[in-house]
Amino acid sequence: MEQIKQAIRQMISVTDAELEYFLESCRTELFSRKSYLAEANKVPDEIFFINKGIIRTTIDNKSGKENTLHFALENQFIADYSHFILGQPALYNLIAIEETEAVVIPRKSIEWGYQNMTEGDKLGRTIAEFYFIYQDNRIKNLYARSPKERYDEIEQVFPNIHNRVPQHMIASYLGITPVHLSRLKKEDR
Amino acid sequence: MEQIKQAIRQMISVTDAELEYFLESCRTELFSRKSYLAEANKVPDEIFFINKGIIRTTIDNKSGKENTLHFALENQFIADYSHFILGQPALYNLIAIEETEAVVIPRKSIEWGYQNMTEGDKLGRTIAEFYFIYQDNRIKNLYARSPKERYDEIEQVFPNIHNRVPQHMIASYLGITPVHLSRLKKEDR
DNA sequence: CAAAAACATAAACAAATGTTATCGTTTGGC
DNA sequence: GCCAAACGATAACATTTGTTTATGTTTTTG
Repeated sequence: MEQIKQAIRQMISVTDAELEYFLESCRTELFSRKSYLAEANKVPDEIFFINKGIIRTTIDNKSGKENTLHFALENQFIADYSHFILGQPALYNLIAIEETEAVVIPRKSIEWGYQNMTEGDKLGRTIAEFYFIYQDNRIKNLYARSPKERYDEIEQVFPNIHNRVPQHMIASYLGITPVHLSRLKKEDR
Repeated sequence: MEQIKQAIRQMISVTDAELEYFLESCRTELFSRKSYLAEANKVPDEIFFINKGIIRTTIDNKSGKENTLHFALENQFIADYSHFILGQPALYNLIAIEETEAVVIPRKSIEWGYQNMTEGDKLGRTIAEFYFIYQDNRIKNLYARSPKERYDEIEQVFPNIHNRVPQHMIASYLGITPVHLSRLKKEDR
């Protein structure tokens, strides 16, 4: 639990006692490759913090295919956070790409934190702001950058992604087909 | 200032005194059509709350053209919030489409609220969460829906938008050219 | 009210991107 | 270590979307 403690301490001031109590109801879990941390159509009641490994967030489009919307790496929080907040069935699947070790934070811990930790709401605000900025940047890139440009910049957002994730998942994240990404790479040569 | 008071009270518990003090350093301002509430390349130090009117958020892409990333209607907060948080020069312009009356909230009011209002951080968290959900939905639509589908659903996000905003701005928001939107509409007939 | 600007549509053509199918290679699980 | 599945490249073709230009209409603004 050292990694998550450090991550929280980077965002807020928190006593050892608060942190201990907060993490008491959390558990560390190991997920094998291709296993699901969370599934669409189920109300998400947990947030995950990745100690080691890599996760992708997917949505099934109506033609039955799977779009990769997001990757989550070490030391990041991940969930279908929208539907966690709304308390509604999720739209997204969370799937382990590599074998992944994650801290599983149940909803009741989060709520306890908001109500009892001195800077609990500030922690929630900081995390929401962080992902707001991430998404904002994302949307900006989808509008103002070409797929090739997004491809060339992806390492800045997800370091070393090319060695950890199959290319067709990256293509999906970029919003293009694997065939098209292959073609764009070819043009570089 | 009644509208913004009501909006805040919907999100948190707040005393009259807190609210009065918070709004004391805010002002109401009138912006004429096409005028700028905020500009790219300047550090944003204000958040706006729209009493009446409609605003668009734009980014200038490198070929000099202007993309519309977002619309903001009555009773919504709007800013280049990412760069407001980061304290960095904005990427976005905020431009009035109609004549717009807005409450201008300076950074120091926000900071005062976080430090002195009982539920200040909760307010910040709630707003950040709200826009996180909005953006998440946005990203999902960009991936999983065609431009035509996004067009057909836009009224759900921005009620009555067709009567208030020129079609080419809607096309820009959808991520397509005005010519193409015109073509998609034609296919319906 | 009148001139100018902004706007929506249309057509023709160009460029970007998707689809399907094939093939050889790599990889992961047993 | 072997075998099936996953993967990436490629080609041919289809579809979507962008670009340019023109035109008629509507809207804004002085």
